[in-house]
This record gives sequence, structure tokens and C-alpha cells, in this order.
Amino acid sequence: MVKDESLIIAVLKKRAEFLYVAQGERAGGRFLSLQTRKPKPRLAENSPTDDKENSLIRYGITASKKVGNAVMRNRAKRRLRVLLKNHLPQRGQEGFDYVAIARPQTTSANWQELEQDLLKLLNRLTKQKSGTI
RNA sequence: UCAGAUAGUCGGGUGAUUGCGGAUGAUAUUGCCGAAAGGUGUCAUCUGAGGAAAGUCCGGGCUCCACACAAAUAUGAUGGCGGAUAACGUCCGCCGUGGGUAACCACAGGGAAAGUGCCACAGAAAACAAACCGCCCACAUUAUUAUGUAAUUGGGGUAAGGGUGAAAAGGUGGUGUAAGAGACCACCGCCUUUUUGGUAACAAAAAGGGCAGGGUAAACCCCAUCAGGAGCAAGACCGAAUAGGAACACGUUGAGUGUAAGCGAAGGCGAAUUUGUGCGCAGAUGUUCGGGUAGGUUGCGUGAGCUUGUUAGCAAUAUCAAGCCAAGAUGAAUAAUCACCGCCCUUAUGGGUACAGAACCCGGCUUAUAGACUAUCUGACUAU
RNA sequence: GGUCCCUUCGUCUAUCGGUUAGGACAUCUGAUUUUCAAUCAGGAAAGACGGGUUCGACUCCCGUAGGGACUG
Repeated sequence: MVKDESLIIAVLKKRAEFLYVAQGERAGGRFLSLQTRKPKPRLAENSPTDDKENSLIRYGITASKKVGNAVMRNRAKRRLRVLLKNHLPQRGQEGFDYVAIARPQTTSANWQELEQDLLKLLNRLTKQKSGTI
């Protein structure tokens, strides 16, 4: 529990942040696709050596009109939100932003398959990063 | 029992694990984030989508915009009559026309004898009617002839029949006539007047007219009624940056400025336009200092409120009484997963369980909707 | 969330309530050419959907669906 408290999970809110993450690395699965990127360093006033700033994991969810009507979009967002909150603190890399993009299959998919899909994507992204670095 | 019509109600339930928004209370520290405004932790209790939350098609509340009244004009909307309502293009009752065996349903349902326009093709003719084919010969002429008969090259009569068209100038039957014709008569329709019933739309009856007035106003138009604009991303407050202004006072038949004459307001602007009547507003002045973009707070949940009953009314609805408080987010909570039950389909495995997610709030309309239930009524069949 | 606009052949577009809905590009067939291109001739191809007004609707009115623009 103490570990989880230190890993504060925040939500992406601004359109510019979403667009910035979309420039980063991405991975597509059967039921969703995932994007990640290390956020821009903040202004010089805020000390860059702050540990809490660096260890922050942020997430955002995108559900476009392709997913369906408002009921389908909201359902997709709720399912993805639960998945990200469960798995990001353990599997996600500290100091990165994640954006999950819903697909039309996201609402109808089996829960366990959806969960495995997300884990697969998370692993792939971390491997890519470790390989490149 | 089957087939319908109308009005209305509901539109899954239980449990387990893990979570989210809001309110209230307690608690923690002057802790954490932030320049500030402000936000934030933990625990407990309570609470958390719809009948359409949708389309944004009408009507209002609320907020701001420098304004109100009256008349005329323009633009737009509405359109049987009466009522309901905050208001409406909504609702209720009634009338008329059309549809249905019926219950019942649909109707932008004022004016075409104020004016203008349009009515393709076809057809003789499409609107102050009109003679193409027909029909007729009282007139004229000719022939035969001798008070008659026949013909049309003349001149007329005729709206019965044919054909065209969406539509051809009352309909059917008779009298009548050279042939015909509301020319005349009967019934029906129409128009005018009067009477009766009704608040009214309208209905009924009587008398008269003898038929005039084709359709189209969701073509222009006329008549009656209604309408200022923008919208919670309205607006208000707190407040880094940037720019240089903002608030209050005075003042509009005279603020202020200048020694004075004079200047200034005999002007300009103000919710479609013009006119009239009033009224308001702005700047030049003085005093004070903050200003308000990112961001934050608020607007924002006690309301044309809900439930039950009472009284008035055919009803829409209204009065009164008692009880209740029931979402308030802002990358946006109201859930995710699993199990069982309910309902439907299928021999079974199994499959399905609708339409659909509040965003300032209400009253309607329209559209989408698996299925279930209730009440009243209509028709057919069977039994008694 | 709010305020507006537009839907006609495959594409871009015309249209006075009376048509067989016109034109250009594209494509289909034939001719020309050894073949292709170009050219010539001919053909196919559309009123978003559902109602109403009218004798008659792409056009007028109402509703629905789809698409687009602006707005912090």
C-alpha cells in the first residue's frame, strides 16, 4: 500500500498532452491500442530533481465515435479505466504517460482476454524502451 | 376465444469481491500542492441517470445587452369555436369535412362575389365563356311542285349526345320545343333573408331566388392574433502575466472650462425602421487605486417540485390540506468482474434479455424502443 | 454543450411547379490504328428517406437520417 501511495496516478486532461503522447511509441492489440511517452520536463522553476514528479504515472483514455454511441463509449472508458488502475502501478514504467485507445471490440470483449491483451501490450512497450535505451 | 381501438403503468432482481462522484459530521496537521485565489488526507452515515436523459422542432424561467409607451410600416410565425396554462405551433371539450362494419382515427380547417398571377399536354373552348363533330330549319334560296316535300352554296338556332382533360358552368327524372335549354315542374344541392337553439363555431325550420360565383392562398396577397437580441462557453466574484486603465462622485433647462466674451449638450446614442411623448446613457471634470488573461470559485439544485387525499369541472386543469427533500459532474462520477434467479426461443448443447447515458432548469412535440401488465370499449364466432 | 449550413449519375455541378432531370470528367461498346493514345459515333448511369398541399413536386410545407462549418 505504501508503494502504491508513492506512485501517484494522475489523469491526462488537455488535448495538447494527448497529442504529445501520440507522437511516442505505440502498440496495437486486438481489443485496444496503447501509446506511451515520457512527458516534457516542466519549467525550470519546478525542480527537475523532484522524485515525485519523476515517479508520476499518468494515464488517459480516448474513445472516439468509431466505438459507438454514448453508452458504448462510456462503457469502454470504464473498463479501460479499471484495467489501467489495476496494472499500471506494477507493470507501467515510472514517469511515463500512457494513453489507451478504445476499439469497437473493447465493449464486447471477454474480460480476461482484454486483460491479457493489455498486459501483452505493456510488456512489449517496456521491452521496446529497454532495447532502444 | 379470436381480431382490433383507446388510455395508462413498468421496462429486470439477489448476493460476493474491487472501485468512483457528491453531501453531512468527526478527525489530522498549520501537513501536502499552488505565486495567490483555492484545492487536498482518513473514518462514519446518507445518496447517485431516462421514458425518452436523444433530435434541438416549439414555448417559458434565469442572465446580460445603454429603454419604455403609442401609432404606422417591414419581416417572421400562427389560423374552425370555446376553455386550460407562466407560455406555446401543446392539451381538453365541442363543431365541420373525409376514412373505417364499429370502437375510433386524420385534418395549416380564415378569406377566391378587394386585386394580381398561374392552370403544361390534349381539346373547338381553361374563364366578362365557347360551336370541332353533331342536332335543327321558324328565316332565305333552289328544285320538284302547288297551302306540301327535299336539299344547303347563305343566314341562323342549340349546350341534350360525341370526343379531350385533373377540372367543361348545378345533378336525376319529367313537361316542353323545329331542335334544345332552370324555359317550366318534382326531389336533392346552392345562394339570400328571417326565426329558433347554442357563449360561439354551427345546426334546424320557414320564405324567397330560380343558378349567378371553375380550381389554386403549404402562389403573391387580404384579415385577425403574436413576436427586442443573444445565450450558463449567459453572467458574477477571486486572481500570476501582458496592456494601460478601472471604480465612485458630480452632471443632462447647463457638469466643466475660461478674468470675461465664449466654448460646451439647440448636438449624439439608446432593443427591426419611421414619427410622437417621456425617460435613460456616454465623454471632457474631481477623488481613489488597482486592473483581470491562464487558473480557481460561483451560477448549480426548495422547484410552474414529488406523493396521498379533498373540493370545483364532462375534461385539460385549478383551489386547499397533510407528508417528503430525491444526482449535480467538468477528459466529465453514477460502475467493473463473477455467480444464481426471472422472462423469451430451442429436442438439447446453447442463444437472447430493447432503445439508450444527466451537463442551467422546466412545459410540450417528434423520433428510437426486446418484452410484460392493467382498465374501458368495438366487431366476429361459440355456449348459456 | 451551444449556434448554423448542406444533401441531384462513380466525381464536380445546372434546374421558373408541367422534361425522357441537362453538362463536363470518368467507364462501357463500336469505328479508326499493326497496337496504344488522341479523335469520331452510340449507350448505361442520379433527385438521401417518409408524409402532406396540388390535377401534377427535384422544386412548396413538415418530420427523420447522414454529412459539414463556427464557437472556450
